Amino acid sequence: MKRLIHAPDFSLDETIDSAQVFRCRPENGGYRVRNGRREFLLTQRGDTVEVQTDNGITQAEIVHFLALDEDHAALCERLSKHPEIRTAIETCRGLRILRQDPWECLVGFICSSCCNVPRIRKVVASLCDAAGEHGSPAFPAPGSLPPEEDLRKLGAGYRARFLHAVNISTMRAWLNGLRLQEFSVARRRLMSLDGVGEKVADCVLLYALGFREAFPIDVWVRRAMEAVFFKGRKITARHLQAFAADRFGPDAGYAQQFLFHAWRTRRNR
DNA sequence: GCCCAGGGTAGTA
DNA sequence: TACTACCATGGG
Repeated sequence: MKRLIHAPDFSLDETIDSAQVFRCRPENGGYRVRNGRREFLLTQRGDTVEVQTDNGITQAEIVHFLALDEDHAALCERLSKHPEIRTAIETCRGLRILRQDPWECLVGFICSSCCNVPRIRKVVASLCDAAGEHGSPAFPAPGSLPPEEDLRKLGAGYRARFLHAVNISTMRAWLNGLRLQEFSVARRRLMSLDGVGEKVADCVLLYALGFREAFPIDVWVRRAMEAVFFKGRKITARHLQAFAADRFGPDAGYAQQFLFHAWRTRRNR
């Protein structure tokens, strides 16, 4: 089924290239994106996004996934009041934070540790090929990831132990229930999982559970923050976290996403 | 061939 | 609380 959706202040390229979702590839001038049980073929022309997807999905669900219900212009206006990050906002305008499936997000970011983005995509893809029926768009459900030794052979390396741990212990209902908790409570509960520290927890909170105040700190965000706010001095993650919460509050997640994407793609100057 | 990558954990000071 | 070694491996 094909739909046309009005999407002002939206950039498909910036959104997909900013490494939130890992199952995506270019196709026909757009992208084929898989997340959770959904599959989309997305193409943008001006203010219009063409979406080809399965019959079951509603227009409202697509708008929700792409975060087109957010007031992006107002967000950029608020963030642009911080001159230190203005370049990042302007060069990546239209970058939206998708609302993705929590389980796939959790697994993807456990895979991400000490990997570059192309390798994360590869590991996630091979993991899906091994677990699911080949060609199925659905991400393997909790409990149906390959056994630990297979995960290791698929290229997961030392992350295989962590993947196995969440595979046998985590359930969808538990993850979804975290949406109703306070940010700090949900964060602590995610971090109680073996292999989930502050960074991975913050990614799941931000990209999948709706906590836009979450501020994941990876090597790029650390570099960006130290450069633009602290004259290149080394700052502890704890301090950066508090600083971001104080500066950006509920927009911290978006500030992070703009900084990450601008610096990783070397458009910070 | 080398440096680095969307980290987490356990141990130590 | 902060710093370190270790974990495995491939992309550029």
